[in-house]
Amino acid sequence: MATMLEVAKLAGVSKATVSRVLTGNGYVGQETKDRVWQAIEECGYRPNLLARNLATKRTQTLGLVVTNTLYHGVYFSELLFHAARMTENQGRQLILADGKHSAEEERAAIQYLLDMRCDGIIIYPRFLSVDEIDELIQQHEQPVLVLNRRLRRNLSHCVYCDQARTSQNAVEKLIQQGHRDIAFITGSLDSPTGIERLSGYKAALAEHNIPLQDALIVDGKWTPATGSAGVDTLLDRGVSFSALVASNDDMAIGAMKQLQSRGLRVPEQVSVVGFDDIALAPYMMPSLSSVKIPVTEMIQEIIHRLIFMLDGGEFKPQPSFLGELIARDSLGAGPQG
Amino acid sequence: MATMLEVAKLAGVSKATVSRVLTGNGYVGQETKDRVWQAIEECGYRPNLLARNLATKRTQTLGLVVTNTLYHGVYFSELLFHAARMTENQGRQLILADGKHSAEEERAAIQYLLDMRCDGIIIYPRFLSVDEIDELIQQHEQPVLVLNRRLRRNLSHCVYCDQARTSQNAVEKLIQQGHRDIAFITGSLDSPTGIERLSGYKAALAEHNIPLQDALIVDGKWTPATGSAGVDTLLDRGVSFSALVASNDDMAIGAMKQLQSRGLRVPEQVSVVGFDDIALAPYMMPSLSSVKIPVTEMIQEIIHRLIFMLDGGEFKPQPSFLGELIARDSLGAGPQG
DNA sequence: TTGTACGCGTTATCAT
DNA sequence: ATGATAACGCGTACAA
Repeated sequence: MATMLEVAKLAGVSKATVSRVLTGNGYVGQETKDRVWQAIEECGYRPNLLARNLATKRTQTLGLVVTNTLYHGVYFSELLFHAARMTENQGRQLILADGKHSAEEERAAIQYLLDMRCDGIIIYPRFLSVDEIDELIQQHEQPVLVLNRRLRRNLSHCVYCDQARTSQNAVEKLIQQGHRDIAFITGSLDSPTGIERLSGYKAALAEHNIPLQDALIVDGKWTPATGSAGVDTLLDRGVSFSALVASNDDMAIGAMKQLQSRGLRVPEQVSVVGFDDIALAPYMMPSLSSVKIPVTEMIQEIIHRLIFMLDGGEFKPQPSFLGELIARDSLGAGPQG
Repeated sequence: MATMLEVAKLAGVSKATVSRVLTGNGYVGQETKDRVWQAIEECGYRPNLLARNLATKRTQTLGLVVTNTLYHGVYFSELLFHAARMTENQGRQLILADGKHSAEEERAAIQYLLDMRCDGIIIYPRFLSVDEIDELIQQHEQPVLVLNRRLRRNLSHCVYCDQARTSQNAVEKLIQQGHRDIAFITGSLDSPTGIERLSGYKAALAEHNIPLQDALIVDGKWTPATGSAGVDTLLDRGVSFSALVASNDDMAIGAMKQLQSRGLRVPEQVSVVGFDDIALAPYMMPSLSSVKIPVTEMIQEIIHRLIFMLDGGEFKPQPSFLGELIARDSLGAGPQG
């Protein structure tokens, strides 16, 4: 490939002048400028970004680490779509690294982006603990921001949704509709999100003096299959419920199908609510409701903050985000039709 | 950040020795090796990949360009998921660049990856013509492979699905079920995929001596809204049909909903078939069938080929892939129930 | 087995 | 306004 030196020779100037023409830094006569551009065209010169970035110590890239398990489905698409769009609006490039499915691989992905000298990094952690992340942030000079976790020491470096409060609000809405027997399928309880959504459910019941029935709670692991298994468990226990909250949409969908195949009508006999917003996609049947987490706003906020930090700003901690229950046909009924 | 020089000083050796320890190239005594590792730990040294890649002229990265319009939905997730997995299995990193929504931006994305000195590039073109891509491939020394296009001059550089034949096969399956009045909603006809799926439909009819009715064909633009509008157009024209093929799943879903809201039962009165495989996702109702395009196999093939080229191999052109109609409940019926 | 010195392709700081 | 030249951090012949 043609380098700057060849362009310089062709135009009869020095490397320095070519560089000046390219970057716009420093004065250069109009006539030589023309000659340089012509030489560039002539030999199809393209700048080597590796060399440029090495020299300037900036790469104009933002790194994003997301776990493998999130790659499937609409949530990830939305996240990536907005992240890429916003990054490029700022004249930078987004680089995605796969966090795969273990803490070690998550660390490796982050390390790779750091070694690549990304100007800043956003992580959507799944296996790393808050403490480890907090430490990581302080070890590296590049700003490392965190999505979906409430950090302890670096509050200005995280953007998250109050999952507990969001869950509580959603369940309260069901209670206001008249539901009292509300079943709950948890997410993986090794994830903060899973834990918080469960605790929100409990808080809502407590707030309204509805006794907590352990028999109404079953464990799930985020997948449609576990949602459907959860319904089996509930029905086999012989408990009755007029509403079912699943900790994400995948499980809500699995649950709904299983309810139907066991002869229960959704939403007439059981209202089903999920989280995230697959259930709100245009191609879903309107028999499910879902709690929409504001991904777009969150990714927007985090990138704004990151850019601001890169430009040398200091950020004060911001309040957390809140999800909102989007009711579809499924919530009109109330219990027992 | 600590550089190699600092590590060298700390260990009392030269840069070269540190480099040898790190890369594993060249002999180095066990004792000094230990000292070097210790020094590395001590100052938290991390290699600068920009410098390393500049020196070695290899980046161990593969670039992927995909249009913005594909970012939504399951198809893209699958593509990206497998691409990332396979790339990293080969010890390299996948870098994603947004092709956005114009030819110019698609070019820019490719150019960025080239300037970054990715070892190889995969493009999933949307706006670039086959001729331009063919030219591009020959201009650059990095291998540039192409997904979903049949190139003219560089057949070994493309992996694609025979959309026309795939579409034809699917329609023939409907004909074999007894359907004769089969409506068709096209995709955007500025895209090869859209054109080929339509021509496959026509070919199937011709093959079975079923006269082509222009009134059974309506234009769509890939979105659910255009699928639903297509159904309106068809019904307003007063034509009758027992099956409806939409050129992708999004339109099939829009169409199905519109059929239902205008009082037609799916699939009892009208069988609906889409393309890609959203309709096959676990959360979809089983009232839609879909033609599954083998994305996984295709991305696998293209990455294998790319790696092979990077290792200096020459590839002979391979046959194209074929999609397959996955029948669900919706195909059992045949016309008129 | 280890060190010296040069090259990778830019940018940036000096002079001129 | 332009040209030398020294970084940037690393790999690697070549020499010792």
